[in-house]
Parts: sequence; C-alpha cells; structure tokens
Amino acid sequence: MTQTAKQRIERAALQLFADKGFRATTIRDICAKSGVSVALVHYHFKNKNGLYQALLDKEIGEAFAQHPIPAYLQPGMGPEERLRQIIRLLLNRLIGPEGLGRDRARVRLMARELTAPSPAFEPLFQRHIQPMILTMVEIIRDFVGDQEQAELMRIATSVAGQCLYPFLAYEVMQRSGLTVAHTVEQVERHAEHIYQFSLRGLYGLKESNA
Amino acid sequence: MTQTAKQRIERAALQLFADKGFRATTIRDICAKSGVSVALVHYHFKNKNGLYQALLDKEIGEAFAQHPIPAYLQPGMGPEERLRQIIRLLLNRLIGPEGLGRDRARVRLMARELTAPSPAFEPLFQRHIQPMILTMVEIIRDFVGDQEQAELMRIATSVAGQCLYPFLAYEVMQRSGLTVAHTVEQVERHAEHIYQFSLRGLYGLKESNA
DNA sequence: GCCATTCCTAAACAGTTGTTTAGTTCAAGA
DNA sequence: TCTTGAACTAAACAACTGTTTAGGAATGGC
Repeated sequence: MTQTAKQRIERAALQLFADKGFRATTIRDICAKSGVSVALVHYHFKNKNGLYQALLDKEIGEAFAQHPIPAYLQPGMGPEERLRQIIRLLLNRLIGPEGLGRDRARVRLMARELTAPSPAFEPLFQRHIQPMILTMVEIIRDFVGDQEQAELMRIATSVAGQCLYPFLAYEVMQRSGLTVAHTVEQVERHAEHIYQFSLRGLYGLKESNA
Repeated sequence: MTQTAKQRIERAALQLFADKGFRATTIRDICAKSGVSVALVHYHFKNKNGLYQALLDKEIGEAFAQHPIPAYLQPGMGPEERLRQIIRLLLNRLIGPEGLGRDRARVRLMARELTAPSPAFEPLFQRHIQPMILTMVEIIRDFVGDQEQAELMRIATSVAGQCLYPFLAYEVMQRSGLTVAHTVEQVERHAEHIYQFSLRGLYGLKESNA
C-alpha cells in the first residue's frame, strides 16, 4: 500500500468537500471512497469539522505559505514594480502550480470559502487573505494618491477582480469553453497581462484627475 | 395578514438558502421562520428541490429578465459604445437595485450558484449567463481583432472580472471594510469607471501589438 | 513471552431529515 | 343547505447522519 489510510481519507475528503460542499458530503461517502471504516475518520480527525479544518490548513494554508508576501515585495521597490509583484503574488497563490492551481479540488474548495466562508476559514482569512487585501489597497493608494473611499474601492476591485475572476468563475468559464492554464509560464504571462492592462487604466485615472 | 403563507415561505427560504446553502437549510428551519407547518411546504412546492428551483426562477430569473440584452445593445453601435453598454448590463443585473442588488440574499444566492452551480441553475445559466458571456467575448473580439484563444480569455476576464468581483467577493470585501453601494447613481458611476479603465487597457494592447 | 501502543473495524445509538398520510377548516358555488 | 376544492396541520415513517462504544489485529520495546 503506497498511501496510508489517513492520506487516503484526506484525499477523498478533499475531492468530495470540493465537489459537493461540506454539508452535502457525508463521512460515509468519504469512507466508501477511501476504503476505511467510519470510526477511523473520527480516530484520526476527531470529528467532521476537525477533518475539514485539517484539510483547509493543509491544502490552502501550506500553498499560501509557500508564496509569502516578502518573497515578492521588497523594500525600495517603486509603485509600479510593487503593483507588478502583488499581481504575481495573487496569481501564483491562486492558480499557480505550486499554489492552489495544482489541484482542481483545491481551487473549488477555496472558491467556496471565498463566496461563503465557513468558521473554519477564519484563521486562514486573517493570516493570508486580509494582509493581501490591505497590501493591495496600500499599493493602489500610493499609485493614485488620496481618493474618497468609494473611488478607492472601485480601483482596487478593478485590479483584484482581474486576478480573482478566472479563479472564482472557474466553473462558469469552463462551461463556456474558456480554460485557465496552470503552468508557470502561462501564469507569469497572465500576470504580465493584468499588470499592463491595469497600468494603463491607472494612468488614465491620473490624466482625467489632472 | 398582509402576506400569504406561500410568500412567507418563499421569503424565509430565500434568506436561509442564501445564508446557509441548500443542503444546510432544513425544511423545518424554513417552517419555523415562516410560521407554517412542514407539510405546507410540500403542498405548495412539491419538495425541497421544487422550492429551491422556484426561488431561483423568481429571484434571479425575473431580475435578469428585467434587463434584457437588447435594452442595452442596439444595432449600429460602435465597438466602444457596445463595450460601455455590456458593462452597464452586467452591473445593473448583478448589483443594480432592480437587479440582484436590491436584496443581499439574492446576491449571496447567486454567488453560490456561480462558484458551485446546482442542477437547478442550469436553465438560468443557458438562458441568461451564457448569452452574456458570448456577447462580451464577441465585443472584445471586435475590439482587439483576431487573437489566440488564451489571449482572448485573458482580455475577456480582465473586463468581466472587474464587473463580477465586487459581486462574488461580497463577503470578503465587507470583512475588509469595503462596501458596494446599490443605488442607481453609484452603479452607473461604477460602470463608467470600469469602462474607462478597460478602454485604456484595451488601447494599450493595440499599441503593443502594432 | 508479555505488555503497551497504534491503527483499525463492526455495530449500535440518538438525533435529524425529507416526505407522506389522513384529516381539518373554511369559503365559494350550485 | 350541501358540496366541492383549496389551504392548511399533526403525526408518523423510513432513511440518513455524526458520533461513540467495545473490541480486534499488529507492531515494537522490554
């Protein structure tokens, strides 16, 4: 047996939670898929919530931790380079092969949590998502100067939306024949596209303000 | 009694399905909230799936039908005006006060379906979502000329992402202190912002291609 | 050999869930 | 007045669900 029972449980649970959601997935589903008894799940993970929490930490937490913010943003960078890097960070974390993109189930699980967060997601949100958002907003504020709250929100979502949409709308896009590639080269190229696209948009704002 | 029992069921079900999801919402939850008996739900809607389907059709189908594509796109419009109009369409449908934005529960329900579609969503997808995507892709193709599939996908998601993100990431944004306004004026202003932002980005692509 | 620990299972338990059945109330039409 | 049909309820049903209990291999240390 190349995989331990615990690993088989985790694998099966990840796929089922991602496909059907937490509530619709039963422990017996997971057991049938991984070939273990019902009690073993409780032995290894205490209960259904514990299994889900462990999965979030492992599949999402670890993937994000491999791409920490300081690996992209270094002191002394100008606003343009910082913008480029925060976009690369988002894309590598979300659809990059070392991020969530390696596994389609990871993407679906994360998309569920972003649109309908569960209590188990809270620690991950505070640890990884919130800092990303705040950093992005700060970079954009550097770029466009002082703005009213509503305008800042519009600009921030213009940039962040480009990064997150191919990730959130995975299912819808696939049904329309549009697919996202997850190779390193494709991700870098996508990041560069979003950077260039956003840069023009941001410069346009400066012009119309002046 | 100002509302019929059937209406109270629908109202309670909408809020609960939006908050907790289809599976996590029980018929008894809905009954407790609307003050009716369990059997009455089956009397009016046949079963739980029927109730959900009826709700999707009513809350999302009707809102979308109020903003049909031909009301925005007319023959003879140039590519720039068509781009502006398709953006207005998306925003009015999704966050406008006559669209889903009128009711926070509608937004949450739709966001759930976009990231994790249920079988009940399929007819709405084919009727409303697919035509929107195809129209958007067509407009962008007019704009940027022939492109390889991957590049077209990147450009389309750059525009669509800006429109959909404030909608999909409702929860996450709210937790970070960013709120989306749903008044007509705010929505129109947001649409104009996305149009200008995208226009610059698209012109940039033309330049770098030349 | 014996013991302790880890990994694992079958079976039972108690509560929940969607659905159905049988029957009640009540207003409108003949 | 009688009847018909729509709106509604209480109670029961059968299946499912998360969790626990009691115990069986198997392994490694002493």
